[in-house]
Amino acid sequence: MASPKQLGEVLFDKMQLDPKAKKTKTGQYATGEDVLAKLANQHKICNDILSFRELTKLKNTYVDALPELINSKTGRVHTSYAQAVAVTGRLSSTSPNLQNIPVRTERGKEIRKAFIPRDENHVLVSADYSQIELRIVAAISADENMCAAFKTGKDIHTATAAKVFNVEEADVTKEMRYKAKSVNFGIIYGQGAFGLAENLGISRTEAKEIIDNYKKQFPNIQKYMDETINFAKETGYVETLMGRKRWLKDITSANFTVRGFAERNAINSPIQGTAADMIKLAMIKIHHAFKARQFKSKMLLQVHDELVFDVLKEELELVKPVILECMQNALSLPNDVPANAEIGEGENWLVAH
DNA sequence: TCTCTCACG
DNA sequence: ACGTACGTGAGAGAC
Repeated sequence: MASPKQLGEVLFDKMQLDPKAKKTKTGQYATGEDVLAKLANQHKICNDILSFRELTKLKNTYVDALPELINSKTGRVHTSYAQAVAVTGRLSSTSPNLQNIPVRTERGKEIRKAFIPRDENHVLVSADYSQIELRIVAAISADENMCAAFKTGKDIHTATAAKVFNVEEADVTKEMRYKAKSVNFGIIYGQGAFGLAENLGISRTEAKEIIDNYKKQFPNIQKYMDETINFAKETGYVETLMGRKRWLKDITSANFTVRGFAERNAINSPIQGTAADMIKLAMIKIHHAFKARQFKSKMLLQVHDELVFDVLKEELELVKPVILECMQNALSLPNDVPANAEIGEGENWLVAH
């Protein structure tokens, strides 16, 4: 009923929906969301399968599993954080993983609503860094155009679109912004024209044009990427702004694919890792600040660029600026790029976020 | 126990 | 011609 192997055989052997169907490295047909979405116009069963996958995922992973993990003493779920699992320095969360609670789809949002404050005297508060990884890219690459966008408080994807498509910011269309957003994210991961084309459903030629233009408009970002890869090849590691290293043994591999992975790791790790360093520093600051002010409110969760709190209602207006101050000043970035955080509150996690 | 898929940042 | 965007954890199915 949920077998990717059987599904692949039915879709591609029996029904012949795609003679060039891609296979996984073990020779099975790939039937992931991206594959099924492309096939949706050929046969309507694809959308039914996607719906089925969404529903069973939510039921199996969250609706059925989370209640089983309620602690009988506290009546709540308690995650475990690992500090030395993720290679970039991020935390990871298990039993249950509370860093992947749904938020995107309508049914997923219903699950997030189940996370509520301890009682009627408390509210949930969520504070998250805005575009922290792109700010870090701007700061450590010292790219003038990107630093300027953040310093003047611009919408970064709109600003990027204006540069890449050579129009006034006021004339940036939704589609242009959408594409620019995809390019910005791709940059963080070391994406190429192929990946961008695949992601946006555009031709590789168009994708290459966009990327070339991006590099022209934000020249220091390209320079940062080249220099970081060279540094890794010379030293065997890359490091965050705070100096935490990630060793990359494959960076000099003769194998194109293996080396390519290591090169993308070299680009991404200092960015993701610096963001991880920053929020950890913020958490320590917040811990001390809450203690010094004798707040009764509690810090509950960290989700990479977000912190969630159980806040006593009468402390709310005192607590919020403390959280924001700690987050925004946790680690000062080079080139005067500000770290910005946003905060919200409500009767559940969905509303607060 | 491994593979595939999919939830999140 | 090749492979092609980073980091996680968890559940189901296959073996």
